[in-house]
Amino acid sequence: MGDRQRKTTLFDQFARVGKALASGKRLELLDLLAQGERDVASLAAAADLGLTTASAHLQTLRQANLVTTRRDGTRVLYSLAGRDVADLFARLREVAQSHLPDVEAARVTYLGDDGGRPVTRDELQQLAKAETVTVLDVRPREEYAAGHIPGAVSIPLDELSKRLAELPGDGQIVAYCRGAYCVLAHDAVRLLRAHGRDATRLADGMLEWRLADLPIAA
Amino acid sequence: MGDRQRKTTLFDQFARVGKALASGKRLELLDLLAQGERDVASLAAAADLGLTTASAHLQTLRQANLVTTRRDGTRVLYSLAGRDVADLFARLREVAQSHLPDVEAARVTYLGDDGGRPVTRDELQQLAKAETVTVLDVRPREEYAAGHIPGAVSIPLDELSKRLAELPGDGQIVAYCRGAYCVLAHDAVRLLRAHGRDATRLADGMLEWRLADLPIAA
DNA sequence: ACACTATTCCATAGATCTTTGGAGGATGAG
DNA sequence: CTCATCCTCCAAAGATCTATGGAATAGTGT
Repeated sequence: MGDRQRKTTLFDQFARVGKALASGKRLELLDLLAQGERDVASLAAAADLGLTTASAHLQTLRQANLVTTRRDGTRVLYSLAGRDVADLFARLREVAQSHLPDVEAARVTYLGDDGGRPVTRDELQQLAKAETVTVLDVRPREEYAAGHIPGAVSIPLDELSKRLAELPGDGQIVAYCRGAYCVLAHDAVRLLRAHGRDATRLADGMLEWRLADLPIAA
Repeated sequence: MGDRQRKTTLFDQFARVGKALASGKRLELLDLLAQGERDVASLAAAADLGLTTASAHLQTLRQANLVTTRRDGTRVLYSLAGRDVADLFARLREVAQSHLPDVEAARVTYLGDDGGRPVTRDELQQLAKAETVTVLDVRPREEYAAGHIPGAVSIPLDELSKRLAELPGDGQIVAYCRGAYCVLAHDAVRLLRAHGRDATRLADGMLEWRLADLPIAA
């Protein structure tokens, strides 16, 4: 085997990770897994995939060792293989955002505008320290349980309109969800504002919070 | 267009970057471009690709906006679209290295062993400050010209055996090349040691040097 | 205008990836 | 032991990607 072939072999190995990141559906799965471990059926439903298709995508992620599995009775739980995987995923999105104009267009189309200036992680920590704010986690219950911002209240988006009474009537509310490209907090802020609440959202979400090594409650 | 379709659209946009990184040959091209701008013919030769094949790969990189082009007379010069692209590339290799056992195997097979403990960037800077070391850049001439470690001497690997006399006979020599997976410095150290020189190599190379924001001479 | 160089575009064949149903394997409940 | 559940494996069709030569284009020098 010549030098050239050995070099090709090495770079083809690197490309295994690239190939794993080369499908929008697999990136959706990674986005979900960044919130915590999940079983196949739930991932398939959340990513709008057939069960076998989701399983196949998860296999390619597993063959690239970006995710790991463990069995819990009859279910198989997938999770990210490490913090560096979440970091790579986040950076890929950042590169896409800053270099591809279409990403910004797709982002605005998908997330819409909530009419307010989002707060940064630093600002949120200041506000929380002064206890002048209600931090609201609008992700599904299990994702909140897997780790959330300390002091945050959990009201999944699909229960929010029925549970408005649980939120203080006049204080400021900051909603957050999975990450910078998650629609839940945007929807929550729109809903809260429509009910006259003083609501804004965190500029990003739990993914970036974890990567910044900020405190997490579980 | 429903919410689900908009989400798919957004993640498919992210996947454009992933797809660009999904081929070993394109990663080789990025590795070369991380050293500085180059024309198509030279890239094709260095990556062992046909001219039209190289051009096609470069087009896909350009459509993902990971590289940009400028014309210089009759030639078209490609370069990385930004520092964040080099960073993403480096992190992809790190994730591959730490999660895929095959990468380590392919690395050892390709690079081989030079018999010495490589020095870190920090150590090299200490040595250079004390002027007890010759820093040797063994990359091709043009890559040295595009930016190198301050104080480094340029002797491309394929000229090294004829130009040994230019190196001090007894002092320590630290060789470096493109990055952590570049074979040139390994080969240089083996050659120098075979001639009785006190040679080691930098643990990584110019790619990581740039990303660490260390000083660069041009 | 003409020849010349460097690169991109185009058509195509072969390889690889995605999606899908159905079969089969592992686990837990009755 | 049998059944139900959850998931993976397998096979096949359709879609997409890669590599390749030949034609077309953009720029240079005479």
